[in-house]
Amino acid sequence: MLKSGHDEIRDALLRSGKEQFLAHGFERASLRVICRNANVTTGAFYSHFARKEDLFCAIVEPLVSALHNMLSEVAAQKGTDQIIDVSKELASVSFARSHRDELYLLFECSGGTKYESFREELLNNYFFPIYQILLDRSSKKPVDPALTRILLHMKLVEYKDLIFGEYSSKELERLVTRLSLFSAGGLQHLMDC
Amino acid sequence: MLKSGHDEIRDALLRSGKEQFLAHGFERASLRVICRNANVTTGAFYSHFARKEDLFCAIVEPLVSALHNMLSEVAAQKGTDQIIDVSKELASVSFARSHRDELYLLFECSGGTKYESFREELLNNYFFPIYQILLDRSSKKPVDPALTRILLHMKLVEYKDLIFGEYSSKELERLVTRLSLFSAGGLQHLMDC
Amino acid sequence: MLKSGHDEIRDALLRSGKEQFLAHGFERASLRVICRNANVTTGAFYSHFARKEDLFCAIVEPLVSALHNMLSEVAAQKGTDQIIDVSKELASVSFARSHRDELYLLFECSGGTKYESFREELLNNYFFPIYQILLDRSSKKPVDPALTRILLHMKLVEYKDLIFGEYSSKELERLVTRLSLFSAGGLQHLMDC
Amino acid sequence: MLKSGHDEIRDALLRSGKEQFLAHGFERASLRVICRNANVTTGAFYSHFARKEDLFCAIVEPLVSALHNMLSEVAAQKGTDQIIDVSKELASVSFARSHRDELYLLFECSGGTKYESFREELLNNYFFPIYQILLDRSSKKPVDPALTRILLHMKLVEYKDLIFGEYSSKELERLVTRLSLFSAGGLQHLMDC
DNA sequence: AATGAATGAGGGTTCATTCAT
DNA sequence: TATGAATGAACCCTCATTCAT
Repeated sequence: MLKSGHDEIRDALLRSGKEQFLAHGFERASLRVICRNANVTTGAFYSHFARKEDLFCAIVEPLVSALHNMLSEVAAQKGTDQIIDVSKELASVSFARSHRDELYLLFECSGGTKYESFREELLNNYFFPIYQILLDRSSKKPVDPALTRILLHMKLVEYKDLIFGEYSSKELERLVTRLSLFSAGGLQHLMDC
Repeated sequence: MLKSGHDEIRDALLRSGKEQFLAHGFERASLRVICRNANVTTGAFYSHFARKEDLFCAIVEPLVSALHNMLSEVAAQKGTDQIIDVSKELASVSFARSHRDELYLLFECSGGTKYESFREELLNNYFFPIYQILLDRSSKKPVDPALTRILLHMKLVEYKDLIFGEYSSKELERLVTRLSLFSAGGLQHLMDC
Repeated sequence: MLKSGHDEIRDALLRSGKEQFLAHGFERASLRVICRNANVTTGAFYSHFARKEDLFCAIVEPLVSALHNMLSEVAAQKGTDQIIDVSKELASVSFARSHRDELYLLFECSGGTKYESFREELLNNYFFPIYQILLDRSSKKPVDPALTRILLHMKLVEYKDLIFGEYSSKELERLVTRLSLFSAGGLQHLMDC
Repeated sequence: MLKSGHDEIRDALLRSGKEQFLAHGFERASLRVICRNANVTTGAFYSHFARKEDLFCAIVEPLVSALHNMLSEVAAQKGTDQIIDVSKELASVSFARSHRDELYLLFECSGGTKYESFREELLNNYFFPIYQILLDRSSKKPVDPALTRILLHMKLVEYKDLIFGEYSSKELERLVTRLSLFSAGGLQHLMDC
């Protein structure tokens, strides 16, 4: 089945918008440039999206949903995970790397949209509670939430580098392995003292 | 001796500018708003600063100089440092905490100014080379620079949290201590494998 | 077929722009005044012209093209012309008089635009080489280029007066005739000595 | 006798103003730049000149007076001059060349000052009446004033080139001689027909 | 007489969004 | 639904001149 002209325009806008938002961030990106690059008039834009922000959201929402689904699932089965699991980490990183653009939009280009605090929301709603439980389970006494939060931020920066760095899959595997050693050793030592 | 009106206005602009740059970033901050909040006409602004950017620089430059001085010193005496030294870390964090606003401006609000790559410059010129040397010295074989970079990013996020988090000095000390255990244990384990 | 509102506005801007540029020159003319006189908002201006300069160019470019075409033709057939030819001069002057405003804009009001050296370019690219050849052909020995240039400047001022003076066509014809006598006699005498 | 500081400032302003007015014209020249280059505060400027324009006038007025004196004298003794007199022309040009800057200011940089029509005033008050008389005397019938005016404009452009061109005194003499031949021959021919 | 900061209107340009066609 | 010109406030910056000190 052929695409209608309507969908073609929408797709062109999604493509052009992604490019401009990645290059300049949401606020600095010019709607006119987005439209021009998509060969779409500004008026036509507003037949598809009510506001500039809605274009951003449309680009990013499939991933947002996927993330919410995955993370609620993880949060639901909170018991089973190991704190460090190389193969799971690799899988997560690989999944994330297949959505680098959208992740980058969400985390680095979303100022001025409703996703400008997306990182913090994910953190508070999913990562932090999960991580706190994992740490508490590994430790004799409850872990200071402030400490948990910092360790989590460090973990997430590790992910960020792994996701956005230009690595071959072999390099990636080696880095994940090495960094797992670091994290495992660090947590072990921390818990022992 | 009383401040002259001239300096009062300059100070008011520095204060108002810091507030607006912190709240909206350099580019989004409106010069008109900065001036209005400082009870200064837009024309008068230009008696004190030649460009919007110069106001930003004036706010931030004392810290920039201090940082360059401190870091070149550290880089010069590269031999003596331990990789993890709780009291030194505490001193660094405390110093940084006494300049939180300016650091935040430099790292998070400087887009559009000559400092927009300040973080990367510090990293490439000071932190990375120093950290690479420290790691290599602790390890039997040379450490992969990509790995170094990720570990360094993690270290810097740790600092970021310690600097911008709302902690009492007692909490801070405890966090630095605990995080040192984590880092030390992690690096130890990493080097051993 | 009626003009669309779009073209009406464009025409109003061309008219208002010509008026202001003629009255104050390109740089001193205020875009806001041009727009106000054309009953156009400043924003609307930029639907028609990307920059203030583009309005100037749009006013002037038809004539620029015509001039280049005419002059390259003349330059190509350099052999055939007489140095003084009353009917040809009259034709040139009449053509120029039908574009007085645009010529005035180009020569007297173009500072700050890409045409600010238009006069010199015409002179160097067309008038001077043509005139030098004509003079050399009439003379026993080569004519000093410095002398050529001054004679040319005088010729052009003659044209300027004929173009911008308020003359009836009858007066014009008489003036062209008389001035041809002057030039012919002058050159003759100059060459003879 | 030493210059007072007062006069030093005035001289510095005259020098700096001349430079800026020559470079950018009266209107585009910035008073701030003039003051800065003269090491004078803007306030001090207004102790010496009531308005920007007064600085321009002060630079130019000595020459204006001299010109008025010379030209009224010439106008008074209207009878004696030959229409073409090489040695007198050379003297005039040499005099003018020794005041090139001020002449250039008056004729090319005075837009926005009371001298912006100085050229036309000189022309109407002195040159035109004198030249008309000279031409009428050489001719059998009265010369069309429109023709006079054009011939005069041509004469003045000749002067302009001779004054502002970069010529050695030898070249200058030769050019004046040649151009006199041109003018004399031209007028002769014109009158004869 | 000298200072130089302050004035405040004006400069050209950009923007997301609206709306008559 | 699609057009794309129109809106009009906002952007940073410059200017000749004034005036309290």
